[in-house]
Amino acid sequence: MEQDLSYFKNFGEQVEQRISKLDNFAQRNQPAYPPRVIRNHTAAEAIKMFEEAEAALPEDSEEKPQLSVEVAGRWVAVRIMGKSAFAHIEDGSGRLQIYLKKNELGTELYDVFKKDFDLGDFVAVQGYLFRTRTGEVTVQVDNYQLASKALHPLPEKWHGLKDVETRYRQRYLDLVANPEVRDIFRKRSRVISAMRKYLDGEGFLEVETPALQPIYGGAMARPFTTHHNALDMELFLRISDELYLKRLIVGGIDKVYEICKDFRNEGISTKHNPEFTMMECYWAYADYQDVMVLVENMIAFIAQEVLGTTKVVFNGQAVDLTPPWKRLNLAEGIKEQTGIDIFDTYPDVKALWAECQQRKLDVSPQPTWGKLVDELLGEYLEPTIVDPVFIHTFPLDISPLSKQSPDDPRVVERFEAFVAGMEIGNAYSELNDPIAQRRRFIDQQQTTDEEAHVMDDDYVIALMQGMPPTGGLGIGVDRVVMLLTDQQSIREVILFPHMRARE
RNA sequence: GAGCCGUUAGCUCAGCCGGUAGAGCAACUGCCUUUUAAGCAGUGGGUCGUGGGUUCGAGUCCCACACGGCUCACCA
Repeated sequence: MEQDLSYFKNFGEQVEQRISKLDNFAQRNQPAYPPRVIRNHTAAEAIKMFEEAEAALPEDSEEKPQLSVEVAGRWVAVRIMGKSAFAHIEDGSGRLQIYLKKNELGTELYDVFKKDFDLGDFVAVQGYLFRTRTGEVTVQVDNYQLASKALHPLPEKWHGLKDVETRYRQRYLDLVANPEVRDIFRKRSRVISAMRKYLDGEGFLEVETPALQPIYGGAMARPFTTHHNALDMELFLRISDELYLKRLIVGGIDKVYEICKDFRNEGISTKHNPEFTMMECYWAYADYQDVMVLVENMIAFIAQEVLGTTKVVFNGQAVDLTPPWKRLNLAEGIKEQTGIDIFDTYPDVKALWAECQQRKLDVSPQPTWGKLVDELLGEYLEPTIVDPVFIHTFPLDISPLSKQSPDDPRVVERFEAFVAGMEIGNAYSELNDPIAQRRRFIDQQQTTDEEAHVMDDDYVIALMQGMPPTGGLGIGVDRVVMLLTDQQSIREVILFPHMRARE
């Protein structure tokens, strides 16, 4: 079976050496990539089994447990001392030391291990368990097989893999080399499990709604555009699932949620990936105040499930997630931080801008009063927040899907949840008046804003069918994971963050 | 999209005022039967991100480009 290996030989000296070892296996009639190997124990199971057997022996016993195991894993470290060698293999459960002795294995098996096996290879070993002089539970190997050959060497054992670009582009290397990275993604998985557990426990029904949408909506963002060939129609990747979930509220699913990817065609930063994970839930007969309680309880529950505490550290700062969280009126917060009473200028963006200029505030110009208020929030309120705060009562013009406040037409019943300088959630009492909703869509069209909501007639028609008073919520799942794993970059909590193509 | 910083062996990093490229780990060859960043002796391995330019001579200086990181802008 002559094969052209020139492609692989361009990867350098060490790859070439490993490829040449494939011949040695072939000549011994041993597959380098066997379809299966014997494996009856994980590394962790083997260790646990031995420890339990030890504990079962009488206190003063000289006996040692006699247990044989069949384990397999990636060979990650070795210490060869002439006629014997210690090595570590690693599987999904952890590391296990193995011990190979020439006089136990026989010359041939022992020499083959030294000669044709490399760090990074997967091996299956059979043997019996013992405890070394230093106390480590170890497999004394009496037989072994290659489970899968690695042609590329592992990253450095002590410093791990540091190069950020390689870590993201070849995440498998990052996971192999850096145990703390594996831990982040285990936690991520548990955060999402805990979130489901909480919502399911509260009686929410998990659903799936379209990612390909003929009309995008539910958020202020630019969409990705795509095309369906058979239907010859333009489609958008969802920027939010909000308008679909609320149709389900209309349909009588009173408590509903979805955890899914949203796609926003905007800049990439340490807090933004073009596709990100969002949890949205809608709760009939609840309002934004009820949703605040849900958020603080849910986040505290998740922290407790994943970390065993509601007190975390983020970026060197202690953050206490224990409910209840602080409630802060947006206008009052801005007044505290900047001295500006935003309602003095309502709804005149020019007057508010002049006010900002006069106070020499570091804000950029915005098309509307509401957007400028939001800018003030982002610049002067958000950075001051460490412990969680619900900032509530938002300008109406930047909240086209939220219900107007009954005692102030300028604002809506909406809040955003901030923790450690990050926005992690956005929620409101849902606008369920179809006439008002249509008006708000039309108002959005009047703005020149590229991110303005587009008219969604089907959604308005759904509201005409009647939607109960409803509280809705969106939680940035990646942000929650960042918070609970103390990661300052969203790329550290996304397995394959978006990267520019090379060459 | 803008500013700043980075890109040297498989990995982690040195490389001064411009003078033929270095270390540790990994690899290879020996020695070594309880080690765990094992140890000892020796050897090989480089398009210095890419392309131009300056210069007798460029990893080093200049310009452009690529990719990445951070900050900013937009957003969750």
